[in-house]
Amino acid sequence: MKKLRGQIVIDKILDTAERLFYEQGYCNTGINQVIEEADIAKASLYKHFESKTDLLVAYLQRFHERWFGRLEAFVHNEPNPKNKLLAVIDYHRERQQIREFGGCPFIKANEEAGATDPRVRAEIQRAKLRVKAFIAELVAQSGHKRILADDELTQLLFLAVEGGVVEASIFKQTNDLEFAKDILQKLI
Amino acid sequence: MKKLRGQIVIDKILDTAERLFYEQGYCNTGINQVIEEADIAKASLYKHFESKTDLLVAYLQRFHERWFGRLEAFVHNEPNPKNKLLAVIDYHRERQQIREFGGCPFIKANEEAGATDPRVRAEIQRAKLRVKAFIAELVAQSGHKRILADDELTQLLFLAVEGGVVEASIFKQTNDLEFAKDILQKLI
DNA sequence: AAATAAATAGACAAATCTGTCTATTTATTA
DNA sequence: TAATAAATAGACAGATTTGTCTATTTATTT
Repeated sequence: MKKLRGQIVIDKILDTAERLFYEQGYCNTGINQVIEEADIAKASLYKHFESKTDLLVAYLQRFHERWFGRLEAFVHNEPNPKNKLLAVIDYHRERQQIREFGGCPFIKANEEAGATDPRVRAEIQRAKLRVKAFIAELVAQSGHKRILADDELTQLLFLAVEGGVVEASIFKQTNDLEFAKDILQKLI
Repeated sequence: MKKLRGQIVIDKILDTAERLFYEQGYCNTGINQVIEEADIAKASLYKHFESKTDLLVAYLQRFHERWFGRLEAFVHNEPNPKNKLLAVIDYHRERQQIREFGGCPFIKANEEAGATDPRVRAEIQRAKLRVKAFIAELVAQSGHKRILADDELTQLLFLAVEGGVVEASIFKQTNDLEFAKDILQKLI
């Protein structure tokens, strides 16, 4: 089945927006740069997206789905239930290395444009809640030592990853995430 | 001793920049809004600060000193060495409530302008390293249970606070920080 | 009181921003 | 092949951006 012409344009726009919004930031990226690097006309962009904020929301939604799908695949590639917990950290570390320590796209968008439109924050919250719920499932099936209760271990892993990704973006390294993994290993 | 006229102007500028950069973000705040709300002339601003980035750096530096001073005072107000660790979380929770869950000014600045000037990121790194070193001191003197080693406990508390503050900014609450406190209590 | 320094208001430049619109060309569909 | 739909280039509007400059007024200092 051939891809529709409209879908190709939309994909080019979202691909470019994703790259630029992440690497430069939403505020520091102009619509003109998006259309130029996406190699499409300005009218085409505004045909598919009503405003720049709409483009941000669409990018966050698409990224959310794709990113979470990769997380699930990465984690469930590891059969051992305790290692699945460690894999959550590994995934974040790997992604940060690939994306050159740009930090979390959702946190980035929240700090930059979280107040501009309720849909932006809603999308960010949805992504965070989904990760936490996913971790909770993994914890429940991990058979950990119970030094901490299930919900406590869930919370701790979640916060450690969030913090670790932030430090990756500040210090341009993943030492904090690796350290978090060592600690987690002691607690499960 | 009377305050110099120049210092009054500088203070008004920094007070206003601090408020606006934090509440609206650096990118979303124009120089014109700063001078208007600070009630000073534009030429005065550019006499004291060479550029908008310079103003950002100056604001971060001043905030860093003040904020860290308050943290130390808050923590050492608590005599019990284990409670000092919990006080680190309490301080962050309290500050987030006061500042209406705006998140961490340094993380905010990093996501928004970390790449614009090396001095910006340097100031942010300096602030984070100082907090971590402070926590390390507290851990060393806490007499904790040693479920984790000193450096591990330090790292965990640091990351939990970083993560907790980020969640405060995303979900506009401090449940995550309170939860982190409960968990920490079990580990010390 | 005279001389010096600093703050003021506001015009201005030059660039950039988002978003609209027109006229033309390129695909797709019937 | 004819009719329909979509993408294109690019001009344009109107607002906003950072930063400069001038002329004037207000403090401070000698």
